[in-house]
Amino acid sequence: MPQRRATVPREPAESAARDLFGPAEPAGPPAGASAASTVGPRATESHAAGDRVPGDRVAVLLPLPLGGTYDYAVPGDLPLAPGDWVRVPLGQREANGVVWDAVGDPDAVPRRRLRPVLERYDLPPMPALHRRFLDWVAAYTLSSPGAVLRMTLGSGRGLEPPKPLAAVRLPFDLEAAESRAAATGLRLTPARRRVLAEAAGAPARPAGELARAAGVGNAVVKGLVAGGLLEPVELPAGPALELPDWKRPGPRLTADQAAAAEALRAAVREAAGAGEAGVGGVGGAFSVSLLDGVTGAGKTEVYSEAIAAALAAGRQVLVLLPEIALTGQWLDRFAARFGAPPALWHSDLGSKLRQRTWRAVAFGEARVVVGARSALFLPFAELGLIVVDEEHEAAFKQEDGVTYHARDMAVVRAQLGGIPAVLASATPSLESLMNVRGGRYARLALPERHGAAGLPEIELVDLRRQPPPRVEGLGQSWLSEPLRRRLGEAFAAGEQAMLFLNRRGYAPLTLCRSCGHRLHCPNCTAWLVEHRLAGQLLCHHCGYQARLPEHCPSCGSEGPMAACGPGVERLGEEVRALFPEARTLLVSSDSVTGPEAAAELLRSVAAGEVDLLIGTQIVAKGHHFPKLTCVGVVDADLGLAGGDLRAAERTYQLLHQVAGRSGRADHRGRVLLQTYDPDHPVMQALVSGERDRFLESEAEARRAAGMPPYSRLVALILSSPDEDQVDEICAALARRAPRQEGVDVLGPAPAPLRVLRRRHRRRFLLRCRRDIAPQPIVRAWLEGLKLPGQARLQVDVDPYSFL
DNA sequence: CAGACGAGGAAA
DNA sequence: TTCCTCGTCTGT
Repeated sequence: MPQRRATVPREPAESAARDLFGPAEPAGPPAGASAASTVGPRATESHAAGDRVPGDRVAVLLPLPLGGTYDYAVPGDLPLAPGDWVRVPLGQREANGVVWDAVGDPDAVPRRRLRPVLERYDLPPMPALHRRFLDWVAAYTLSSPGAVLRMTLGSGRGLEPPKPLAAVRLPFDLEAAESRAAATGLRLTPARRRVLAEAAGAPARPAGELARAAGVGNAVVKGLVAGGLLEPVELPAGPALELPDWKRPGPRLTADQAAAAEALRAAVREAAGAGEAGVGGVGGAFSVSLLDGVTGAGKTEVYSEAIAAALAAGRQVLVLLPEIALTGQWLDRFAARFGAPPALWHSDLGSKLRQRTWRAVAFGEARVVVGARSALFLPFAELGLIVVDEEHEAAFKQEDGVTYHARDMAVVRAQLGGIPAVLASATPSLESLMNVRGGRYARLALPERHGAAGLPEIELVDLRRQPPPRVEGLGQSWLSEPLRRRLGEAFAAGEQAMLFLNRRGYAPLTLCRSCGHRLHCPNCTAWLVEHRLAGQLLCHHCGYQARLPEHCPSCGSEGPMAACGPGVERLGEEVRALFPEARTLLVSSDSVTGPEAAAELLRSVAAGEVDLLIGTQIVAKGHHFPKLTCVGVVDADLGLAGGDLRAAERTYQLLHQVAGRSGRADHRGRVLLQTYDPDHPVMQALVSGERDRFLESEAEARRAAGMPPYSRLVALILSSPDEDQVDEICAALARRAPRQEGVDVLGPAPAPLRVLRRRHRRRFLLRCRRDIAPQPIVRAWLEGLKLPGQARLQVDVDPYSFL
């Protein structure tokens, strides 16, 4: 393999400059992709002699923010090739890493200073494709390759094989056991006999389990092992993976679904047929399809056919979902379709399962992986398809550490691998629709809502004309007359209803009635949110907790503090006053803490034990409530405030999704949106259902403002506990800010969250024309920057959050 | 003056 | 990221 300086990945610049659009189609094969011959064969890469690293040193990428690879000496008896997982000494400790493609400058680190590689792990090497992907992501996101490698390594525990499970078995039948006991003089007490009876003819199992089954203490089993009757054996850790069965017949599809499914199957077959020619995306087998269909149109059924096709072609499949904790229903449907659950990957996976799953992916044993954004960096051996469901979701954007957008990086991964990507959504992002319009993505439309009673009917309540009337015994109230009437009707008809308010807790702001002092977080520029059920004040940004004070901390005046504004808890109070007989259930991330809680919630709602759900956006995502017919959005304007460039788009997506919760069975759903701005394009689009016209006007507004996807943005966030220090750094950066045609720099400006976790924050925003790659410009700007003391710089390419 | 603690730098 | 060093602080 020719030497390439892979530690210094080529800028995505060159490729990005070739295309007109942002990261949503960032590709254009990076780093010499056209020279497919320099890249090893796909998936089943093995160590032919020609792959050996020549010479006696290798470059090893370590999962640390180091900027490049480190060279190590190769022990004579340890053949190493790029992609090998290795253990190396590092300072006073050891670290895991991957042999990278090129050796650095031999003069930089003289041979005698090199330390030897300690060990090569017995694992399939990281495919060349994956190495290129990591380099590409590092270059694009302006982070170090090592930091990106860390996302692939996870904890690094996956490199070691899992410890086998200690178990015991009875290697004789009962009769032989008796005679052996007699021969060795082992006394068979009743307890020992129970254990033998339990173990006879049964497969090996852990000693503790056997003791429990026999109803005896662990010591009894131990005694039988010591006496030589029970034999200790090792079991593989954990059960074998179940394989999804793609041969099972799929559900019957409508004509629209069948057509879309066939298009996806064809894309998968083309990629699989392209084989190694597909590496680098030059085989023409790379494609992106936007599966665009309303809630309930059966997108999952359609892309499941693509999954089946990829499995049939012997390839692995990755499905990215925005919030893995809430996908119980998705998993059930997958298991129903393929007869086995997929492998799961998300941040709260236990360490043991994490290790097993990581290895199963690397060895190619896991055929379908469903995961949150981090699953994209798993070392797939032979990936053949990537599905990004709910592609518009902001949860795909990673905001700390390496900041990346999983949907965009999934498209890059697909292009590098020459495989299809499927993006699915009922409310596609503007970026994806623009890529459809530009001919870069194929759009597969699923217009009909099958097996249901049509789209919900959406109406507006103008809160200026119909402000919520006072409720006896309460301060403010939040439910307007029409919404109250609608709820009453739903309850009278025995139907379920839902109130949506995207605000946790009781009240977002608490202030003193006499001096006006506002309770704010000591660490952040943010109000403390009262959580009355938990009896606490919480900062939603840093997690600060305090008890609700009995006196004003500022003026000391007694008497209760005044709650301002509604949260879901307060809404519950109003509903109980208005409809004391209705059974209400509060649903927020405070009450739904994991998959079990989500499953219980679904069960109780499906069983009809609840009349009214009051929820934050957690109820908007992924749950289907078949008996729900009435939805009230308490504050439809909530998401529109603030300077977020995607505020309107996101509000549309969220409210559309909330509305889609209603009327899924035999009733047409009815939705009321309370708003102070009924003429806002978002509200009008929701009522009329003219999504595409709304997006058209949104695109026009972005174009007029010179904002993405008509330009590219990079945010720099500087922070320090010392406000003067951060201002000095910003002044220095502002002095040397890039000045060139097509590029402008906004800032420095205090971030909207001016102080977060006791750190003062300033933002720069670099904006450039969409045909200019911002990475080299930012790199040159920050060249040689030394951050003193506690100061930190966060670089966010394609920012989604503007806080 | 020993031990504790935090900041800063190096790691091949 | 982790670990080491070095400087400053603190308690005896």
